[in-house]
Amino acid sequence: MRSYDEYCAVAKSLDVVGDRWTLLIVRELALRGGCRYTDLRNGLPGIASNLLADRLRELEQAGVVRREEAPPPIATTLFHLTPRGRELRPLLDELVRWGLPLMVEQKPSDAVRSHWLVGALELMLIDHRPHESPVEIEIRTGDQPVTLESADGTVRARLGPAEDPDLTLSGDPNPILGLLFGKLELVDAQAAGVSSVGDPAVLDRINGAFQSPTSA
Amino acid sequence: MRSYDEYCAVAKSLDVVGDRWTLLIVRELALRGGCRYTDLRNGLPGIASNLLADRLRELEQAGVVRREEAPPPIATTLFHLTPRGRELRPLLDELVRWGLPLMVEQKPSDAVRSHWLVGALELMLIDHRPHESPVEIEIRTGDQPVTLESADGTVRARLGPAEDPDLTLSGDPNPILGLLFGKLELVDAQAAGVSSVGDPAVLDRINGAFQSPTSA
DNA sequence: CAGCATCCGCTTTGATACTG
DNA sequence: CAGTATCAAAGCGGATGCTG
Repeated sequence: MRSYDEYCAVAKSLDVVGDRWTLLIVRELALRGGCRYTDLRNGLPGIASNLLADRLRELEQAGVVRREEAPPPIATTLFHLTPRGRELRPLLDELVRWGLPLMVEQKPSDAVRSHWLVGALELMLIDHRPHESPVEIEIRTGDQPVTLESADGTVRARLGPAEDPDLTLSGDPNPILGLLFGKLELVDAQAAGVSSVGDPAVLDRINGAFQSPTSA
Repeated sequence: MRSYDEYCAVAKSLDVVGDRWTLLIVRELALRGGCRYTDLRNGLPGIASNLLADRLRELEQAGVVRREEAPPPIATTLFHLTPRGRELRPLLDELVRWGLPLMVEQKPSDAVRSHWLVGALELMLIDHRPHESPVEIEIRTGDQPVTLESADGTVRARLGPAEDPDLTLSGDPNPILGLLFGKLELVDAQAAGVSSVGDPAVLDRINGAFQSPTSA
């Protein structure tokens, strides 16, 4: 990216991560850990191959990404965030927080990947009754299941199936988020194609606050 | 900006504020409040006039910026952040936090505006001896003076001259920041062209932590 | 197949000039 | 003051090809 040439911390940050796709690459590495080139391409639908290669080089030079040549048996390269790159996590979290209200609408053209939801879910959900025994919810949407586990006051989200889920939700991500964030009642979510197996009462346990975008 | 077409909160945010110049426009409005078109141009050196007009239109449509046609006597338009726009403040703060280590170097081509420093200073400085009487430091760099005031544990930064400064620092912003963040001793700052009037001991009072970028 | 590099048409940006 | 108009240059998107 062409520098803004401003002696300003905001501009200096954007000189490094302000390019198109750059922060989404960081998101991929932050959410999934070490990734192969191909994994990144899969997590960034629509990116041009040469752009991904360019960005990775730029991020490497900026000290945000490290390239790890795996030893002979595994003939592949892994891309990681450096410590400096991991310091971008709070920035990503703020982008999630600000962008969440925009997810009330899901365009038909929007790609879906399960791991994109993990950060948002963990950031927004709260365990409202930490003294009761933990609950486990499995969400089946996108390309792989996501599991929510209440754990002393917070809610953990991780990729992968639940061991013994109290509730399983399947369907489009949009109504499932509406349900989790308390925007939708179960019947409305079901009308939107969500199917549930288990005890829907656990939803009250971890409902997250969800504000609509306030303009004007 | 062309949409990323991802059902992801990070991508949704970047769809709105990820364009080149966009977050810097928000920075201007966040730091300075209502701005005229000309004020914005001055605070965004290098932006093309048509781009500024485009971005303002887009931000207005996204509910981030409000345009206020001033009544007849003041024949001008003022641009403001909406409440939704002000919610971007934490994001700007994170950009400041991450970008601050990059300010150890100041390129000769870097433009300087005093108000850009206000956010960084307020975010990083701490009043280490809140029980003593407040101190006031005037910084003369860029286009106008900035005043720091210790106030019960925090440090306030604002544009404008101090009333009765305990210390006045003049010179290039880079060594002045080095001094304030404890990276430089007074003699080194002086060697870099900084001149001080008053009691340098007050610097210990408000020194901020400043970590270098950690790569690898 | 993984990890790019090259080419090409299109869109966005930058610089400057001009206008109500 | 608050923009529009114009045009060249840079950046991006999509396809394809190359190399281990």
